[in-house]
Amino acid sequence: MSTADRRAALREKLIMLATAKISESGLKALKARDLAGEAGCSVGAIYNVFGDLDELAMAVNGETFKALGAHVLDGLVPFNEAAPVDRMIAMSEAYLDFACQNPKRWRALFDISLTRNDAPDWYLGALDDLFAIIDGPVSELFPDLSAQDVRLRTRALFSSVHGIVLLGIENRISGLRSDDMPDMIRFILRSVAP
Amino acid sequence: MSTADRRAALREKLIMLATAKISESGLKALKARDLAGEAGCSVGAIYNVFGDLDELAMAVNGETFKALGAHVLDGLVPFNEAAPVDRMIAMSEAYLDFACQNPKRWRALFDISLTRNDAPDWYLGALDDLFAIIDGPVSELFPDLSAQDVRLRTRALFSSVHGIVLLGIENRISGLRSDDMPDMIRFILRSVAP
DNA sequence: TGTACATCAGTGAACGCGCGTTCACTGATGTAC
DNA sequence: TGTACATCAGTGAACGCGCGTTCACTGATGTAC
Repeated sequence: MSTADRRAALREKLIMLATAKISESGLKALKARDLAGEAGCSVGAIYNVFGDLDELAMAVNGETFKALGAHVLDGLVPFNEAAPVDRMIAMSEAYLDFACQNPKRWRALFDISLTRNDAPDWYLGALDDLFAIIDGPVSELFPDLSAQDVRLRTRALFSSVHGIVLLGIENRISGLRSDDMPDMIRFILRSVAP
Repeated sequence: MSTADRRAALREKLIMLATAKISESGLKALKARDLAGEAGCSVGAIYNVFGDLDELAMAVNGETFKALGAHVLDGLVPFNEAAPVDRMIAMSEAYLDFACQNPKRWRALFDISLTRNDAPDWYLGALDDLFAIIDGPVSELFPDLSAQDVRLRTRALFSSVHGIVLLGIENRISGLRSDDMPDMIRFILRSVAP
């Protein structure tokens, strides 16, 4: 195994372990010393592969975005021939499902870079990919709207579903059981269908 | 001025300064030493009034909740006789307006106690007060629904508006101008009106 | 194939900083007589 | 009103901990000849 291979292997290993740590305990629990201990390498080795811990956290989020996108697409497949609203519901429930299965990891997507200068490009790009999936059903629902109006509605709907999932998962609303969330999502999405 | 008065005055002063600091630089920027410097007291004096910094941050959030509730009610007043949807829009836009005017302070409401054991009671209570305002228009819109269903829809609508405001304010979505947000909110709320 | 040298992944103790919180002490305010 | 004492707000240096990051050094791997 060449040194370049070892380097790449360590990179993968670190991302994997960091993902596990974040999934288990959240973004703030990611510590250089712990990680080195778990990876069986020294602290310095981490900095040989990543410029700093944030870069590693970003890499984890990149993977999370990919996984999230795949999960949403998976949820959509059985409904490929269904009505636009039902496709949107399927995607939203897949989104909710991912967030419920990986609450800390999903949360890390939105916790990162709050202190950094705006959002990084790859982040916005990844979100755009998600939006691209939703754009389909929305423009089908509103065939007469301009592209810009479709954009707006796509983003409004995503934000709505995101808000429901966010406040629901974090228990920030009293008097809600977690199995109410699909109903809430359906209520919003069904209302939107003309 | 009695010692009790001085104590109460210091408490108010600290809350005021902490609010200013959080408004300016966010929750994480609240530091005991800075605060003491600004208040013209010692670090220890803070701990004479508050058990710890979190308690102070909670007090700030309490005030923020009050201010937010008042702002939403203010926005509602001119529409008291309007249709339910228009009242919901008025409230939502007041909510958006508050968040835009006080982004960091508003954000602190949702940043706090993520590490603590669930949400504190007064927090849920304050949120319930907000919901109580929205419950009115919603039950007027859906007179035939059970109280529980109204609860669900109220919370779904709040969460949706919250999600739109949250992602919008933090610039987390590409291709959106900030003055698109009212349109997005209107789109969702108008869709809901039967 | 063997030898000498260069490179660079890998090491981990140490640096440096930030920051919440404490605590022995001071002195102003309030109370008792 | 005046005096002696008690209380407790207020002090700020010091404690203690956590943690990201660095850097002089080591040794395994790769290269040149």
